[in-house]
Amino acid sequence: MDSCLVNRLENFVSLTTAEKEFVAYMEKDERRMRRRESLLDIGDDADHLYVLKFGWLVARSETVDGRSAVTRIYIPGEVVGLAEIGKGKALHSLTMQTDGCVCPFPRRAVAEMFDKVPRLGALILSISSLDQLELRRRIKELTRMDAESKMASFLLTMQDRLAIADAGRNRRFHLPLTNRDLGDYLGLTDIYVGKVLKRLVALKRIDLVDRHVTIRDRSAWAKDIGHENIYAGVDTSWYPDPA
Amino acid sequence: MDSCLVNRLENFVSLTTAEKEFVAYMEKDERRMRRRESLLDIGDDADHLYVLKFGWLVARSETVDGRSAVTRIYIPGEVVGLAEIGKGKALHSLTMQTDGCVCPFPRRAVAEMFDKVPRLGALILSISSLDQLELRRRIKELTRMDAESKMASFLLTMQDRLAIADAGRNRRFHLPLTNRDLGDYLGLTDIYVGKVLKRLVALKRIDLVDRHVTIRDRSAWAKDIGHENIYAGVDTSWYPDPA
DNA sequence: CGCGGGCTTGACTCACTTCAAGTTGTGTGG
DNA sequence: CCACACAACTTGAAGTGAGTCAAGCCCGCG
Repeated sequence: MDSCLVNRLENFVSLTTAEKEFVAYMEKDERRMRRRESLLDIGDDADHLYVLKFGWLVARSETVDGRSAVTRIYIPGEVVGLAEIGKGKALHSLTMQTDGCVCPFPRRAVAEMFDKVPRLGALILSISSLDQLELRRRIKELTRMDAESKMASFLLTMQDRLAIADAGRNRRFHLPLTNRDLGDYLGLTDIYVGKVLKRLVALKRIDLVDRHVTIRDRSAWAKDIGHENIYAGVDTSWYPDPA
Repeated sequence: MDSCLVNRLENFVSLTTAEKEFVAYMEKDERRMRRRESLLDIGDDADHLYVLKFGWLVARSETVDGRSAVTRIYIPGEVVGLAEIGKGKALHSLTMQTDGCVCPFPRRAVAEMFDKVPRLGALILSISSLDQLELRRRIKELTRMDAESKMASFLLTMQDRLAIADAGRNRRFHLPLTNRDLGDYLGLTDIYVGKVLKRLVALKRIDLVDRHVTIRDRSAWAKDIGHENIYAGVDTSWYPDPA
């Protein structure tokens, strides 16, 4: 059995058989998705969570005057829907950025989890906590950093996250996002995103060929902008005993 | 027994005696804090969560070049530390904005909670989810809204949140934040914050006397900027049965 | 083969920043 | 009770990072 949520969670702790079985049960359904297909629209009831198996998925929000912001980008292995679990209603749209596949499971399964395999509950809360840290980092960036640093932080963070699933196989990665998408994520216009990327290539910070990014001197760049990998080093010492 | 966390949680569901007792146990310790006193510095181990009983508390982050951003403002009744529960380490400083009082409890108590009173676990996860929604809203604002709208959204949101504890007693509220603090929250300079506030007074959107804010036509303003109260209407239908 | 989406480039504009000088309030020590 | 230092706010003038607008190019696709 090859579950990407099990893989994800085993980055934190190794699971017992009972826990693995529970996760497998959650992931039993699968839904194939096409590029641009919508998983959830603003205002929809959100009674499910999803594990993203393949493909990228993007959460968006809109202002009254029709401007659009990307609030979250999901990559394979990540848990989708923790932000809407409390209200049970979507305040953001969820749209596939590429073709892909999701495993939906009802919120009710999370409740069962708290009851029957409480350590998985603690794991889910930890994931929600990491999501918060990432959002707070972005708030810092949007509040006080310039366009070049924001782009740097975005690229370094994507590499951190891709490395979790990929075992850090490669320094080079594919970015299935247009300049406009990047702008909606970073708070810039598509035009300026183009100019920033061009500048970063000229400065030899990155190589960029056909939407494939290579970061040239990761550690130096990380130090320059004060980047930290928040996905490394989750502390599980306080978890309840496994079921 | 008068617990502000019980009050907070009973906004969502009414608790059983067992649940109330568990919460009371969590809140048994109390720590008085002075204005400017630090609860946690960046890099500290964060093995505790806190219920904020009185006073305001602010979470801050810093860029390498020494600029400061406010990532979260906490008001009485709120749960502090959910962002750091996963890593067990502070990436943000927590500083009292006013004199106040917190109730610390160990993360381990959350683990016990998952085990013994699973419905409280679901409640904590819901709170974490609302925190995420608020952070995402701020990302939308910082990404795509102008200074005046950001200030509007901030003031309306503070009123929403204060109303939870206060039972919406009064439309007028006290803001114990300097213009510089507001700027660190909204991504503006202290100088421009002053100008924006002055303009909002001139436009008769707010009254502002001695750091006391009155919002003049709440519903019209909320409509203009597309404001929604995310703290109303938490959906508890999926929770496990109470212990 | 034409059409539209995405990228580039350059000229112009503007919301917000920076800098500077002056005012007010306030806690503190003599 | 005063004086002095300091933090917070105000106002105005000048500067700038990023936005807007417009024109042209490339490429995949129907």
